[in-house]
Amino acid sequence: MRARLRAEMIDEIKAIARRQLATEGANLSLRAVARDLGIVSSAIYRYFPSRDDLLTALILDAYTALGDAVAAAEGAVERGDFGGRFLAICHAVRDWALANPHEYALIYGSPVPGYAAPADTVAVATRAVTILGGVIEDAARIGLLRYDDVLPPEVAGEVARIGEIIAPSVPIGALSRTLGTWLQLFGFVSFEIFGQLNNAVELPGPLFEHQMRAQARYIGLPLL
Amino acid sequence: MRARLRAEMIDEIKAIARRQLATEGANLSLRAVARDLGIVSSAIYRYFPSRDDLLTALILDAYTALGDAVAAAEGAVERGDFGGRFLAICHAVRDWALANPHEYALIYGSPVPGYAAPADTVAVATRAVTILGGVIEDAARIGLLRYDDVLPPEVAGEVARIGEIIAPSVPIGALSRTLGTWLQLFGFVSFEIFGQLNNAVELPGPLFEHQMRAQARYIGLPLL
DNA sequence: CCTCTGTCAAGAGCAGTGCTCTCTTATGAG
DNA sequence: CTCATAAGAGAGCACTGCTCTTGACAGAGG
Repeated sequence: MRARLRAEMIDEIKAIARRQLATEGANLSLRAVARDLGIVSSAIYRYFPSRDDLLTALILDAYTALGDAVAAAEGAVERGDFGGRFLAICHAVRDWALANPHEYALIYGSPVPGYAAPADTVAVATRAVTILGGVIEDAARIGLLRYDDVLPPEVAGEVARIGEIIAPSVPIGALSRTLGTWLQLFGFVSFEIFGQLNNAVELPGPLFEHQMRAQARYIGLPLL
Repeated sequence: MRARLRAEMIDEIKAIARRQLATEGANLSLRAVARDLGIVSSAIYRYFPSRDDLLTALILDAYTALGDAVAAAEGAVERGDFGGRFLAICHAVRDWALANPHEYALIYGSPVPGYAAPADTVAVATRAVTILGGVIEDAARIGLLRYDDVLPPEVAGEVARIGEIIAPSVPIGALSRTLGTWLQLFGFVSFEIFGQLNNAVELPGPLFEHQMRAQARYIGLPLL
């Protein structure tokens, strides 16, 4: 009963906070949120015990939104089209980031100063990369992604441990290449969102497309 | 005379602000800086007309410090060792970032909300990548880096324009690979600094070394 | 039907912030 | 030695996160 009203109130606060995020960034103001909501500032603390808790909620929402976007994009591609599934993931990440730059900054930018991410975030944070893991896992199972890159033992162990979680049957050579690709993907998106590409790149879109296609080839995912 | 005292004061303010940066991040407090300096808060405005100007100064300092670190590391490697020069650059970036995580966050993390980087920053910001450009330029001049990667026309133009600035004689195929490497480098460092690798990677150092060596091979820079 | 309890909003208040303004001091150039 | 100028001090404005107390209201138990 009243729990439903409470949930609606929480959603409303988060929606306004998200809007605030666009103009104020991570240091949004509880009082301004309260003002927009027609509520006195202290009332917000009935729903979020502190500003950090509001931020945590926004961060969790952002991770799940990104995960949903990636999952939807990848799920819409025919299972056998591994390159297509890979590209769908890449574009989903970039498109979501471009559409929600401040939420992207919240989760992939500088950590909020006093803020420490609670442990609940790690599960939801790894969803996107797990989906990529599924793609290379499927590709490896039908015999693709056979690389004999030689890794130093300590690196091999490190990569193997990651592989056990997201793609157990992928050889570590291909896994290491996939990791590099993941890093390049987020390097590109972060540079683009954070303005590091200004005055240097005019059309990031086609450049991104090309870089990711090159990475698909490098990993060994066939492009139709 | 008077100007020297003023310069010393500015340096002192920046030094204390940098220290503050470590604990408070980008939303450091002018009043706290003033307190640490034994000065009343309004006196700071004699030296920096606003908090953003202080941040700009810190950002410029950070870019030049990173540029210096990269230049020193790259300059210490024998000219003919292209792979070594490349790896020196990569490690210089990562080492500097690990040693100065908050300054790294200032320049490569989320942009400060109300803050807009003045045009002076772009020149100093491109120093590091320009040094990498010099390495592949030298390598290309002796006949390395011959790739026939085919790029879509609009991407080719984009990459060529970047190449004209940092490495005019490098074919765009290799240039595009270098760009991807640069993105991966900063993707790695950002993930490591911003905690995205926590609970996933135990020894980032060796993993970084391996990834960058793989990229050197991918670009075509010979490793001794 | 009444009372009692738990939830919510409101308001005041504390300590802190960036920034502006005015006043006072002292220092170095002429 | 004079005096314009630079620099610090202090008060004040509007804002922030957060706490505490007070008052209103709804629903459950007797």
